[in-house]
Amino acid sequence: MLILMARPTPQTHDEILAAAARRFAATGYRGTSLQDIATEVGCSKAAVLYHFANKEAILTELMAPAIEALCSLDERIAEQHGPADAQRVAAEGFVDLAVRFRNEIAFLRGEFPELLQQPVFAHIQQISERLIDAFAGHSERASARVTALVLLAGIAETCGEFADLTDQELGDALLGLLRRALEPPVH
Amino acid sequence: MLILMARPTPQTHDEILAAAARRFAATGYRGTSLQDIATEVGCSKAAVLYHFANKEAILTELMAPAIEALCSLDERIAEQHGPADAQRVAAEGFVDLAVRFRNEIAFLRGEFPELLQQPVFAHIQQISERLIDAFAGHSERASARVTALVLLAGIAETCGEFADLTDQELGDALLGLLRRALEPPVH
DNA sequence: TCAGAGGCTGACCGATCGGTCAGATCAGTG
DNA sequence: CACTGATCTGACCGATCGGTCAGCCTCTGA
Repeated sequence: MLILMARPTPQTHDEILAAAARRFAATGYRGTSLQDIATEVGCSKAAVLYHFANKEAILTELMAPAIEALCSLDERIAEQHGPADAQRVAAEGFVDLAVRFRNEIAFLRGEFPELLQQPVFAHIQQISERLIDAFAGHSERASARVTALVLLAGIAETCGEFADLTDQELGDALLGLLRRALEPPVH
Repeated sequence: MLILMARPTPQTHDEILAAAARRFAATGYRGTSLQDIATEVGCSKAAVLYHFANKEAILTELMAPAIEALCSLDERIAEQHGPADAQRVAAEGFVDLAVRFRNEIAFLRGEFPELLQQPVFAHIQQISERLIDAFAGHSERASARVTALVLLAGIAETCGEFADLTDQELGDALLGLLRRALEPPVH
């Protein structure tokens, strides 16, 4: 704990990240202004924009680990040979991501459609389509497509709401749900 | 078809409603400005606000039938005596609503958290909580709560995306999903 | 001692938002 | 003809947004 306040603080970068994470989790990305973040940090809005090129750059840095993990999952799914294996890997992998990054996912709270068109999430769109396809067991049947999209969107939309559950509890519940609900691929 | 253009149009009210419905469905409530609606109608923004007190009044009028049907479903669920009956009525009733009003639900595309706090949707919050409780079979178990919320949010979030499916096809797919996924209440 | 770099601020910018207002236009009525 | 009420417009308002900029302060090293 430093007593001197006027000291320049090179760690402001991380403080802004932490403050932005709290505000994004509370009110979403679009619902949080740069002024909100600055107020939470205790500095000026210009200071925030001194450490980050723009608002999107803050989100990008916060989401980087989650995006990287999602890309890695996408590659693992692509390595599977049968639709049943792909479905199983997709389900287990997605639940793992949803639990580990549930705080980050909550940032986007329903803003997926708009945010997915920003350059940061350029290829996330295609990844999510392949994820849905794997969930559906590579089937074109209406029931399989509906099931896949409802479950994927439902988990993404709600995984941040279970703050009272441990990672283990939430993961078990989600995995159980997917095992019951997903239609086994026909072969 | 009237040739005279300067003729006052008493049906402007309905034209605004129709235009707003198209814009809301395309870009969401918050993503649609009053100017967007006015441009779609072909009149001034002030004309839109002459026919409607404010932006929220347009949404209120568009959502009225859906809200009324949701309240009616809430009452029907409350009349059931056992948790199994309540769960079945809730599932079938919610699927029916999601299919019939999928266009209106798409207006809110992920803006549920913010919009639910507006006066129009004041008691929708409580109704949705009772709906989740009925889905969960009045259970407090983590897996039942997670399942209920994921399915409810997932259906609400995605039911507008299946424009290529008939009401019958979408309804069957959603009902099949709920029957597989919902945990039967313990007695 | 002083130049310079890093860190930060307040003032400001243009765009967009929902909403207001005075007044123009026009159909119907007496 | 005069008047009224409904419909509609353009101009404007205050608030908020993301972002820019000139310059100030403090610390450091030659």
